[in-house]
Amino acid sequence: MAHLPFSYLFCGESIAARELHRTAARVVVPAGKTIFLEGERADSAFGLSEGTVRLFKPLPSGGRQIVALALPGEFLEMPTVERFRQSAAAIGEVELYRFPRDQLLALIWSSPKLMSLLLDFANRQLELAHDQVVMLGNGSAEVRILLFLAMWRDRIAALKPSQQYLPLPMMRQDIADFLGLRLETLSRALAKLEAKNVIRIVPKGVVLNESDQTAALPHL
Amino acid sequence: MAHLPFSYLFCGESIAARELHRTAARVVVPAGKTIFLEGERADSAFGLSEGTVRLFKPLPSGGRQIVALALPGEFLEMPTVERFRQSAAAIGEVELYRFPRDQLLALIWSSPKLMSLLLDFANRQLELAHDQVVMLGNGSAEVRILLFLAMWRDRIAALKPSQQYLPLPMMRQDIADFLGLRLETLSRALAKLEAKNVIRIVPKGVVLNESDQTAALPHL
DNA sequence: CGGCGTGTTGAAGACTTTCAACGTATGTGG
DNA sequence: CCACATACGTTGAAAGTCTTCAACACGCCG
Repeated sequence: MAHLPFSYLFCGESIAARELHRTAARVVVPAGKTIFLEGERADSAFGLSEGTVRLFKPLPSGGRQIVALALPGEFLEMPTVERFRQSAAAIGEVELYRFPRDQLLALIWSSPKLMSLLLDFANRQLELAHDQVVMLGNGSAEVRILLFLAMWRDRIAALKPSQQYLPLPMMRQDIADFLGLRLETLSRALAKLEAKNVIRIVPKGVVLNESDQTAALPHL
Repeated sequence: MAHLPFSYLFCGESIAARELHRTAARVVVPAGKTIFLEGERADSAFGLSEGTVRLFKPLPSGGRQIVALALPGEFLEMPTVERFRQSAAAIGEVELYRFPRDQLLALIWSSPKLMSLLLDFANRQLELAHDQVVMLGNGSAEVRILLFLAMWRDRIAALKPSQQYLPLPMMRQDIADFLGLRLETLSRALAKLEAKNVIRIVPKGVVLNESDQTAALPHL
């Protein structure tokens, strides 16, 4: 893995980034491993620099609901909370930076710039959460998938140039848990969308036929 | 209406509150009236001091999804955004305070205390949004309603002492739009819960039978 | 009293869920 | 190198839930 450390992804090239970076410890987490559990004391804050992380909560019905999929440049939880409000697990191998909470908070309080960045981050997360609410409120499995893919495509595009091919590093179960569907339902709906030529399913992702409905969907 | 203006609800008794209050203009909005529309330039920020406001986005299917129900002490939208990300409308008569955006932002930037309060607020909103995601991901109409009522009960309890009786100032359609259900489904599920003695439906709210499932639900 | 917005109930249809079986892929050991 | 085990993904059929369209009940106000 060769790329920018979290601090620079989050702050850009700046003094804040350098200061932030000094308090961080690099950690590599193998695929599938749990990073933290809901309810644990958040003595460390985690910033993601490479890979994808699922953030989830248990459902009353026994399953789990994925409340967010974290991408490089994002904190796995707001650094200001005392306890983690959801669990986090690596999807594929993941690289992250660990910050001692006290040091990070001190840094944030001492830097209006950093605090403002954090506020912006919270704002983006809130927007993502609301987009997910809209997606879940929608009923139809096919529409949910299309909304999810559009959302995912936009987020991925913001990271790399992107081509036709949209990578989906997570398993079907993760997508289902994100969409509030059973995995069989998801699988069937994906097959239907492929039959309609809206998407093409490839090994670890999909190819979107922008000409079709995908483009016609409200761009959130 | 006789109560605390928004600034004091948001900041508590403090210098920040007084400064904030000086830039505000009190506005009373009649029941049902739209306060702002998604996409409009957010030249003003709005703080709610009395009543309930629904915040919603249109659905691809033509309906609408309520992404939040605002209560006194809350901003209707993050003051830092340039454009409103959702529409807002009054449920019942509402009192709010209007802040010119530039003045408010200047104030926020000049006061770490205020910025920290705003970050806390964003955090609470994020938590509420995630709770809603969990609620929507759940499938069953009855469980959704119970989760909604538990959530609402906790939020109301934080404002007034609260009794057995839980007021529901919004219409059925609003609840349905919040829960991602049709209004007929909501109505039927409510009737079922009443038949099971879990709730009792009264004129403008419900009475919860804490002894039953309501208490048994994970407290989010 | 009549009208309209709101809330409830009914019956048929559509969709998702459930439980089960079957494919496919990957990695390890013989 | 092949065989097998295991994890992941797809497909089938029946059952359950929500949705749809319709009719009806209730309450408030002119």
